[in-house]
Amino acid sequence: MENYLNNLTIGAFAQAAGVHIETIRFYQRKGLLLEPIKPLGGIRRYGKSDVARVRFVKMAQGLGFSLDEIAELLQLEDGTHCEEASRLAEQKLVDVRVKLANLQKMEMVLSELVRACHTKNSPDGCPLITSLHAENADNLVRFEM
Amino acid sequence: MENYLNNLTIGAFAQAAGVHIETIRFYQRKGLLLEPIKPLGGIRRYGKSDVARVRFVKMAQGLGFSLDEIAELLQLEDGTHCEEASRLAEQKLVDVRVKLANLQKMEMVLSELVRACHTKNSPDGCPLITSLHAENADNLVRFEM
DNA sequence: CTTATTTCCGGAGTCAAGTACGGAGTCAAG
DNA sequence: CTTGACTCCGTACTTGACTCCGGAAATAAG
Repeated sequence: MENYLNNLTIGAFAQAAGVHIETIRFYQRKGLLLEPIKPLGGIRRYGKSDVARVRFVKMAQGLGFSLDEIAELLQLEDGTHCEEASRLAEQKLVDVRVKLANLQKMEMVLSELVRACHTKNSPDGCPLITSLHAENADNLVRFEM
Repeated sequence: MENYLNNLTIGAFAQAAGVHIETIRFYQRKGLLLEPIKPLGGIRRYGKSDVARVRFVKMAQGLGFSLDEIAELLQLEDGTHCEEASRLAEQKLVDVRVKLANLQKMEMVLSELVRACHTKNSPDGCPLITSLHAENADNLVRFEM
């Protein structure tokens, strides 16, 4: 049951993580991913923790975090200086909660829109969705950062 | 009680929306914002619905939507073709829910991290947070789009 | 009316996040 | 031991989302 996911070449790694090879290299240059020691004039191998790390990066990115911010998040996991990690985590938590609130409002507006459209019982055609635009956008938590 | 927010020059508008003037122009070129008719060789005026629209764009952007995707979201509010709007909304709703799930996991991991760090009762220094990295990232809903 | 701000407009420049390219080295199959 | 596929590495190009620039026109302030 030797997991082949723990002996990947960069090509297989990129494929497993769902990104382009060059993205891997790029992340290495940026320090988001450290390159494994190379067996003297040979080829580097990657494991599933690397795959998880890249997936995490892409996921966080989809939530609106920049690579620099994600680098900060990833620093939390090195375990050293608990003090600073805690501060950083708390700060990121604030960001995350703002995003959560915004997404929840967005979810509500969208699902209401879908519901209204499906139960089309309004007299004059489509129940207007200006909600998404002016009034509701006003209510949305102000965009930060 | 004539609201001055309904007769803004582009400069005041940009300020009210919290963006650079050039961003306004840029959004107009991209069709995210339509430019009001100009009083023949004069100056355009903007209202608070424009401000709300720009705020919405920035907010959605902070949640990881691209300008093109946001353009689609904004099309929902024109009220015409309820049919298509509904489909689009449903599709966006899926995106939003995936993001929500991811954010919630992130929130949990971060707040747990903060909690653990504060009640530092673990024997050997900081309670390791590899959770954020390998294992937990594995559990995270796969990043989409 | 003159001067100082703004607007308007088109085009060029910037920055983040990749993506492509080209030549040299490595490895696995035939 | 050669062929084909892949890796390595550095540099250059691309795309999305702005941001800056410069000159002409309009409005506001003195």
